[in-house]
Amino acid sequence: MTHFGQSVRELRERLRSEDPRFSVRQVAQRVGVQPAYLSKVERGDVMPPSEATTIRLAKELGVDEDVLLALAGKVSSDLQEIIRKRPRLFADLIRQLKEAPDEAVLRVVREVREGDW
Amino acid sequence: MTHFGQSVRELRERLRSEDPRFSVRQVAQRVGVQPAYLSKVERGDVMPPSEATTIRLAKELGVDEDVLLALAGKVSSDLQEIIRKRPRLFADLIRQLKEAPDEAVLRVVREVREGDW
DNA sequence: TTTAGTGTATACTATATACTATACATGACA
DNA sequence: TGTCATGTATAGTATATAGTATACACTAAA
Repeated sequence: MTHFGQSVRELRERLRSEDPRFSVRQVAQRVGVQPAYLSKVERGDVMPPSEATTIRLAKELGVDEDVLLALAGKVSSDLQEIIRKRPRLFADLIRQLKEAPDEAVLRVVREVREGDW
Repeated sequence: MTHFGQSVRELRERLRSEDPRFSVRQVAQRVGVQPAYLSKVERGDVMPPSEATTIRLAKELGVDEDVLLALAGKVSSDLQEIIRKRPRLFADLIRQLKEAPDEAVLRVVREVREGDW
C-alpha cells in the first residue's frame, strides 16, 4: 500500500553499501525478528510491523522513529496518550494546523519552546 | 480498565430520565449494534467498540466524539492522518505542549485561528 | 394473565495482527 | 568442492478485535 517496505529496503541497502552487517539476516537478528519476516516486510508482502518492532528498526537504521512509524501508518502511542489526556484541546489544535504551511507550524513550535507559561 | 463503559451508562441514563427512548435496547438499535453487546460495553465486560461505533454512540449521546474516543483509548483516525503527513513537525509540537497548561495551548489555538499565514 | 419491553448471560465467529519455524536455491570463497 | 552466508518461499500460529445470535429472567401495563 504505502512504501514502508521499499523505504526500509533502501535505507538498509544504503547502510549495507558501507557495512556488510546490514544484510536482511543480520538486521533481522539485531531487531529481533526472523529474517524471512523482515524480507517479507521489505517487499510489502505483509503489513508493516508493530509499533515496538518499527521503533527498534528505526533505531537500527538510524532514522527518526516518528517518521518510520508514519510510513507504517501509525502514530506513536506516547503522542496518542498526550492527545487522549486533553482530547478537545489537542483535537482543535491539530485540525487548525491541518492546512497550515510547515513554516507556520514551526513558528508555533518555537514560540512554545520559549513560551513563558 | 478505564471508565468508558461507566461514562456511557451514566450519559445514557441521564438522557433516559427525560426520554424513555434511551434504553439499552433502543440506543443499541439506533447505533447499529446488538443490545447484549452495548450492555457488555457499558459494564466494561468487553473492550470499548471500534472507532466507527464509538463515533455513532457519541452522536447518539450528544457528546464530543474526540472525548468519547479518548475514553475508549483511541485517537480519531483523521487526527492521526494529519500527524502522519508531517510526523516530525507534529510530534515535536505535541511533545512540546505535553506539560503546557490548558491556557497556553488555548492561546496557541487562538493565535493560529487568527494567524496570517 | 398475556403481552411488551427491559437488561443480561452464554456461546459463538470472522477477520486482522504480528509474527515463528523450516526449508530451499543461489552465489562467493577457501 | 564443500562450506558459508545470503534472500526468500511456504506453512502455520497465538492473540486481539469487534462484534452476532439466541435465550433467559424480570417488571409493568392492558
